[in-house]
Amino acid sequence: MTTQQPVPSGTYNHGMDTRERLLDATEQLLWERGYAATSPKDILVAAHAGQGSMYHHFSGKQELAVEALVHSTGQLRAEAAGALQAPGTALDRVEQYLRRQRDSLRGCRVGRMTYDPDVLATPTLLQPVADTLEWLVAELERVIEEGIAAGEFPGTVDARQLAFTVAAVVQGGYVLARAGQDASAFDAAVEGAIGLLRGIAA
Amino acid sequence: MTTQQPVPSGTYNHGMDTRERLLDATEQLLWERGYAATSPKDILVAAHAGQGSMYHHFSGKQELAVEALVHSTGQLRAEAAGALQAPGTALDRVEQYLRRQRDSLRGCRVGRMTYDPDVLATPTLLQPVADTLEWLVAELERVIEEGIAAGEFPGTVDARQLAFTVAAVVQGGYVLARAGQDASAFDAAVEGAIGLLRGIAA
DNA sequence: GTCTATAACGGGATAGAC
DNA sequence: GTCTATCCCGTTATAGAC
Repeated sequence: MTTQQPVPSGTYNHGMDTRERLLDATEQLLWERGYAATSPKDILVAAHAGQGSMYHHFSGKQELAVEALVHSTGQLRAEAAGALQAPGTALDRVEQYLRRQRDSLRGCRVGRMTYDPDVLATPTLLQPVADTLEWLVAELERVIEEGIAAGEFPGTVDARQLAFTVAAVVQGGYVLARAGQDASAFDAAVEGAIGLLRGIAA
Repeated sequence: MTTQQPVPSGTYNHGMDTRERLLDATEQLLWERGYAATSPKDILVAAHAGQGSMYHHFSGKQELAVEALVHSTGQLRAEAAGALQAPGTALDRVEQYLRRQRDSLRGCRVGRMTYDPDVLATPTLLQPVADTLEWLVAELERVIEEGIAAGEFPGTVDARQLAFTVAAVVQGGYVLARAGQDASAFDAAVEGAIGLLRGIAA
């Protein structure tokens, strides 16, 4: 039995193997700094790994980022689904989605990628972002349509438009919160939207 | 009289002097690619200028970017003010603001900066962004309050919250449009918001 | 699998000639 | 004012040892 080295205290050392630590570190850094501004070296430091490990497990920064981003989008979908597919009225579920606990100042790990020039120029990176936000809008639309069918919302409501609006309030709330470095901007945007939704509800 | 060289056909050559061309090129590049992803060389090529010119007129990339960004935010304020301070009902003015012609896929030249890590880390760059979006929300709030006073909107409306919501719909609309590379996502978000506003209006 | 050494390249700025 | 040469550094990847 080899002597077990004490694991250097770091952020990404919870019993993961090297490959997992690399992915986890990349996921965090993509969220914090985006793709273009994250260097392989940043990842290696955060993951307590060496260059050799990274280029052994992945072809390079891009492949690593794609895998991390796909995982990230999966997380976001699961969290959104938790609110939107819960029991309750349509209005309840939309409100629950809008009010989900969010670290507003961090911004959206998916939406932020749309302003990263390298992501826009790399189809394999843009694809999961596009797919996820498209999925989100479709889920919102489905819930809103259920609300219309149930008589919660007037039949004149355009479910698809409203779904885009709700998704946009969240994405824009993050932008406003980050601009002013004030999380309450996000909350205000969301509460204003909820007020509007309640205003048109039966 | 020296022989006039034919101006090489470029984007930024409309009779501007070198300093103006540098600023104009920077403004465009900040919009398209953000701050971190824009290199001095990119700017020099776009402005048809040499390095010497840039470091003569400006201390470096940062100072140049600050001045370009301040100009950019001034433009945005003027455009928004054009809609929000026009004659008409409060609802009209908010609708006009929301429907202003926008090149949705380009995104917001101000809002996008909030996801640029270098901008967040540089107070002189973040300041004009924060100021401008704060100003925008305040303007929207003022208009909405006028609408409440005029009886257009119910007195139960929270003007400040609703102002954040309207600003967020625009910022988020850009994100959704860019994600799907589809300008109609922006329009849908905006039209959904207008539907909600009309729904609560008297 | 992981390490270190190295390399090719570009970013950002400075120096000094013109 | 503008030009070119030069410099230092970080990014991204490869090579080959262990």
